[in-house]
Amino acid sequence: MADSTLTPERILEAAEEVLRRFGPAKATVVDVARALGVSHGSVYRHFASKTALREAVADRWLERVHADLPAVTGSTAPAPERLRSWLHTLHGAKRVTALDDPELFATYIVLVGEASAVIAASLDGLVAQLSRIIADGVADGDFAVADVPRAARAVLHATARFHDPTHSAQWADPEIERQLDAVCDLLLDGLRPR
Amino acid sequence: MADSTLTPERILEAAEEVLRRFGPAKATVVDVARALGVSHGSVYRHFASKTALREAVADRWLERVHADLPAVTGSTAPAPERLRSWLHTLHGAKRVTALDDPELFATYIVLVGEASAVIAASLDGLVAQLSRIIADGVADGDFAVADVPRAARAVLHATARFHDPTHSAQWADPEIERQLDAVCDLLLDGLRPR
DNA sequence: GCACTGACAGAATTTGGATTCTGTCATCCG
DNA sequence: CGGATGACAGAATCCAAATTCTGTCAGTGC
Repeated sequence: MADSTLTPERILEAAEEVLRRFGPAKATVVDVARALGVSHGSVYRHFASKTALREAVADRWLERVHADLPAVTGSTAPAPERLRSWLHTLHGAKRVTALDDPELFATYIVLVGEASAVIAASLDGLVAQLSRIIADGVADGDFAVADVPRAARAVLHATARFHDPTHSAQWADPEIERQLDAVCDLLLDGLRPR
Repeated sequence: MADSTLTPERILEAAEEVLRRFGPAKATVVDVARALGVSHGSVYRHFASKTALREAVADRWLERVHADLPAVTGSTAPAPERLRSWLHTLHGAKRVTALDDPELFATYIVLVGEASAVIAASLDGLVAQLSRIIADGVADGDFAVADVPRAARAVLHATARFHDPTHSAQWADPEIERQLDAVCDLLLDGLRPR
């Protein structure tokens, strides 16, 4: 079991496995230590508290779910098309994760919900990507926006229904992608110059 | 206690009082009957089940919270201004209710959350009001929209953050009204003719 | 010396026996 | 006869004793 030395990385992997198996309510630090073949005291050498460990897991998970976004942000497509594609990628990643394994998704919702600092940092990262797309659009004359970060955050707020996990129950609706398209239509027209 | 005959109306009032006092988890049909000075069997003469009673309470509450909206919908202000005012009225009604008595608000969130049919009907009513405002705007040349109900629903979806109770924890943020304004700016520009 | 262990205190969680609730219906009363 | 009652069965919920968990730290051994 203890193939190599104990590292934060190995602890995080074990913690994910335990959370997958037992869910957020029953997963304990003792379980994580047992899965690693060490005492739970050793886990506390690398993470200050159970909360810190769970925050780290939440952070890793968010990063993984958002992994495809930077490629869209950095693509060479025209900004309006890129913005729509980015929002669909974000929604798609969340929806697939949610529908693929609802129980595991529910677990991560709980973890992320407990880690407000992690959420804030993640949202800031998303706003930064949106800002880049919108700024490119302004440079190309596709968009006319006075305050780019403000518009970026507004776009994220306006699409909360399509990426905020609290709405995940509605993502099984077959209409959901059309609904996102309808919102995109409005937002893109709102960003265009007159 | 039993001033008049037992009516659905009186039962609903008593049920609200019991829910206010005990919360959604502890309020029972027996409590409601006791508050009315009747046996709980009598309550079942007017409501088929505890669930039906709670749905009726949820429906009443939603109607009360949305009471100010029709006046805005029917006002003579220009459609763009009316739309913004309508969205701020909706958000304001929800926010005041949530911040005024968070515990009671949490109670109603639970009730409404249990009654998906009530939610759907309420949303349809809101979409109908939005459709009327947008249709007026199209008639006046303030808006250019191909599919009015689709746009109306998109506006409601895009503002979920500002009226959906699942986001109520964020309504204490002093920035929230500015955020709604930023989203309104985008949506109104998206609706305007080019 | 450094990573790890395991016993410990106080807090949180589980458990299963006892209580309460929901929904029904035979019966009562005016 | 129409509206209300209260006893009842099965399901849900409560509660307090017993277990388990978190976080610490003096001590072990490699």
